[in-house]
Amino acid sequence: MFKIPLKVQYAIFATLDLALRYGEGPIKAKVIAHRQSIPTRFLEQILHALKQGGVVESIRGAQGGYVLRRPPSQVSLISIVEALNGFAESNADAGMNSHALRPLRQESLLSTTWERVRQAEREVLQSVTLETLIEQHRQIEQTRARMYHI
Amino acid sequence: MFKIPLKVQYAIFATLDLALRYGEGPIKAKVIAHRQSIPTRFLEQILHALKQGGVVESIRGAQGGYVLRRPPSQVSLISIVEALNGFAESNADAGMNSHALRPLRQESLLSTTWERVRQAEREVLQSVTLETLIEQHRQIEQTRARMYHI
DNA sequence: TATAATCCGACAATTCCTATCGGAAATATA
DNA sequence: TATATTTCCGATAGGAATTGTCGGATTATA
Repeated sequence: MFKIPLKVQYAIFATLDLALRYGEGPIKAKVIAHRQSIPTRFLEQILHALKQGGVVESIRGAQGGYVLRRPPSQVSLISIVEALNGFAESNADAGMNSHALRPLRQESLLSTTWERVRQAEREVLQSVTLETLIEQHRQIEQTRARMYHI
Repeated sequence: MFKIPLKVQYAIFATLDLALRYGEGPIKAKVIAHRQSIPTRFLEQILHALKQGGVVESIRGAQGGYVLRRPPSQVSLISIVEALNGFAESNADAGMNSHALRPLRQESLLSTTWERVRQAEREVLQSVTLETLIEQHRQIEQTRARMYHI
């Protein structure tokens, strides 16, 4: 509906890459970037944000890399999205012409509606974890495999 | 959550302006623009889109203007938002690097999740009509009035 | 020490949103 | 019919946000 930034998709695929190898030690940004076809330097930034948001942990230096902070079943998409938004994103009515308005009291009129929309989005994203996606991925692979068999 | 374009807010305030005068004949774009503090030329475009989407009707020529196509109680925000998106907006995985992917089958993996998010948004927007907003507006005004009284 | 990796700020490139413009087409009114 | 009014339509400019790149600093391994 309202456009999902590419950055978010990158972040999900990156964490998903980590999830698939959870428990096998740190994975380098460059490796993830290649595997998921994400520009390396861009991905570094994204992983950095994910770290600030507490989604991943980073190990610096040689043999370093990134690791999920919690098991895939505990990582919901909402935590990833919020990490990227830097927790600082009050869409509210930002951008409305400021000079006080005779019009329709624009400030608060739509705010509760937008809040409801955001809440609805949040609920969906909360219900989907990396584990959920891995499971979906497996099923898609299976279906594909079956199709080649026929 | 995912950012609401200014265009959408303009569209809502414009139709709300029409709703408040429903049944009183056509209203000119310029008038709405002034009342709602929206750039006139920009609003023209928006109203045009709303027409294509079947939300408003236009009367051309002198004494012309715009009219809601249906009573305010029958106009939900979803119809406004969809009119602006031109019905052509399959966010899906557009933008993902095309060259076939070893990665995580990016096409379909997230599509069902995004679809659920969109559906959740849709349900909220479907439940809010222009009449709903007018009612909210009245209540806000009353509260404000009461505050000045004290 | 040499190498490998993340970290961090700056900034370039690109795309999307916002806004403006000129004029064509349609309609009402006189 | 003439004139004023208003929507219609395409082009495009301006600006902001997103996407992507770069250089070097920092931290760790070997």
